Amino acid sequence: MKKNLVTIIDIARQLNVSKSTVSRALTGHPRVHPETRDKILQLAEEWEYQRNMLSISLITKRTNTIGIIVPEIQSSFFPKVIMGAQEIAEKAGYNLVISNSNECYETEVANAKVMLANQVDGLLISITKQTLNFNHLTIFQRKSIPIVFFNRVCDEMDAPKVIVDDFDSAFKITEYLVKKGRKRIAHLGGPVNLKISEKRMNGYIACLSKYQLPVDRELIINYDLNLEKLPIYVNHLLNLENPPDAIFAVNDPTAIDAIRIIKKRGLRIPDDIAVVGFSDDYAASLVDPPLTTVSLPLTEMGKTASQLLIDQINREGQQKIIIKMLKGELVIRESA
Amino acid sequence: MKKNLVTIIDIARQLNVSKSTVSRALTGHPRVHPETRDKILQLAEEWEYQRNMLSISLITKRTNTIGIIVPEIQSSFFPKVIMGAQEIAEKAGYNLVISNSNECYETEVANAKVMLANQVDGLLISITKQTLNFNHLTIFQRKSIPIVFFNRVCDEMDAPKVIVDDFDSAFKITEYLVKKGRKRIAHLGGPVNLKISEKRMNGYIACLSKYQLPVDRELIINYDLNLEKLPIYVNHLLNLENPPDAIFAVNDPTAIDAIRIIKKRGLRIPDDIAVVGFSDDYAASLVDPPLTTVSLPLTEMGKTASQLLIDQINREGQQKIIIKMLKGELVIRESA
DNA sequence: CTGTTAGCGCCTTCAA
DNA sequence: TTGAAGGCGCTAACAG
Repeated sequence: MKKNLVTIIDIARQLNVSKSTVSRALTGHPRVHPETRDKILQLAEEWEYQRNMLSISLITKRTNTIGIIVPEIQSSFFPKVIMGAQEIAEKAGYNLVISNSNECYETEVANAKVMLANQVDGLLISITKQTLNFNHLTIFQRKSIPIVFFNRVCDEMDAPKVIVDDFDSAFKITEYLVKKGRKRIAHLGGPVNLKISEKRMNGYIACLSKYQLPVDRELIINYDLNLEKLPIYVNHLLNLENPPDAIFAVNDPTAIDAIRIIKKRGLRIPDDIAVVGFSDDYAASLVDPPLTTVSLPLTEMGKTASQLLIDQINREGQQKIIIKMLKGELVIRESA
Repeated sequence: MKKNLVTIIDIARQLNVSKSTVSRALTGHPRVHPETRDKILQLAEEWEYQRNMLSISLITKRTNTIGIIVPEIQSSFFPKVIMGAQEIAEKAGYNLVISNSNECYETEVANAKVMLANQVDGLLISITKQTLNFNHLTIFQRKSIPIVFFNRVCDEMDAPKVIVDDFDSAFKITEYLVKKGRKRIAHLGGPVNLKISEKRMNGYIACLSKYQLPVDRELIINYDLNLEKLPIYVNHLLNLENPPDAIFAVNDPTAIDAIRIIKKRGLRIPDDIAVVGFSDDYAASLVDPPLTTVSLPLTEMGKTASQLLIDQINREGQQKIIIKMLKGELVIRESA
């Protein structure tokens, strides 16, 4: 489809002036005769002239574009991060190009290549679960294009990283249960090989230890996050000789499903057993009883990452390797 | 920050051949001596040469980039649409640049300008609630850049549109209640001035009429979607002399909250009263009882819009003005 | 098969 | 205050 571009040359010809003059008038250059300037501006408006960023970028070697690659976009997690990143980027005059790697390493590599080819000024990325080779990312550094990791970071690379403090948040919410007088707090955790599961579990254990509560392995269940199997584990906990009086679930869906299972058995929440989740999903406030959980600063994460990247883009060279740990915040509702 | 670009010229100089030859080798042109070709390819790889799409786009007048502007990104609604759009775009070799107008007209105009300046090959857009003037969009047509509307469309413009059939979906879910033997079906609707509210209500009314059930104005409540006031309306319905035996809510949050209020009064769902929602939010399956609702083909909407746009981009000129109505699908759970 | 020339749309010297 | 020339990185003719 042929596009009807209006160029500087068109305007120059029409007005019988040089392209330079038109260019100067259009860019607000001071040394242009007011009369010619007005004529040019007027015609530009009339003809709906739009500067072609492509050619400008070609010259300035800046596209004012930031790329962001996320591993999925189906849950509300990354959209929230993107929101934050976009807000900051936009304020700083950057465009945000979003790519979704769909948890697929090959797609991520392809996305990164496209970002490179399109000359992004910087890259924000949360890597896929599969990503073990980082050549497609180190190339950015070799080409002096700043890169900032968020959430799922690459330990092997020297670059700024923004993550949430899972350990701390898990500690906090466990502490909340302890202070509420709960003595036997169970943990429905995720797979141990998953970093976030591990950190959350460690926060939980550290808290119990701090308050000199026994860490009962019987009360810790690491499952594969497949909700279909959850009833088995929850019922197992409830059937224990000495059942727990609270459950700290590794995430909100787990907590919400646990609540359903517990209610089905006629137990009252939080009277008989308290339940807390993690990450304050959209549904957390809607279930009955509303779920006590910890909200993660996702938008904040996007903002921080974006700001860090823009700082780097502008800092012309020197880059500090910072790791920002963002704290979660307790959201107290009625389930505990 | 200065970028370390490797250009065709660099390679040409190093290998002592002309730029054209390098260019040809790199683009897979057949008529290049295999030996020189290999040397070029090898050096390109070694030096991590990346084609600069900027200059190519400048020449070809195609950026292989599609813009998409959505009014919000906080709920899961638009991310799902974006997912679909991205999938199709990516398959067709297009980049998707996402912009968020944040329900703000001025931002939408600015976003559109940026898209224009960046020479997108086409635009997907769902307009803000405030958008009444469309000059920032008609300019795309004047510049022969295809545009496709989705969800929130612009009736005043001649362009393909993809929307969901609210009337039909509302009809279907009401019909489901009727066939389940419900006789007094109430409707918790949204504000009448909102198109989607109106269409859903009309679908509901049409269904009742078809099955010769009386349309009782007493059972239709149009509220402002502010959940805080919902208890008043739900309790009002339940306190009626002749209370409803089913409620069709205009959206899932309303339905979910209604369920909570109803349960608080000790009524059983669906035995005493059935509740159905609209749009199959993430939380719908998590509440107790799981909500019967109608799922909207959001990903499908993105795919369709994207495909329509790409067709138009490739169709070189002639553009059919199609309005695609996508049907929702009944999701039967336990609340009705 | 290879090299030369011209130019995409714009900005940035330099000179007038 | 204005104009002319050169070039960003690449492709597209046209010659050899």
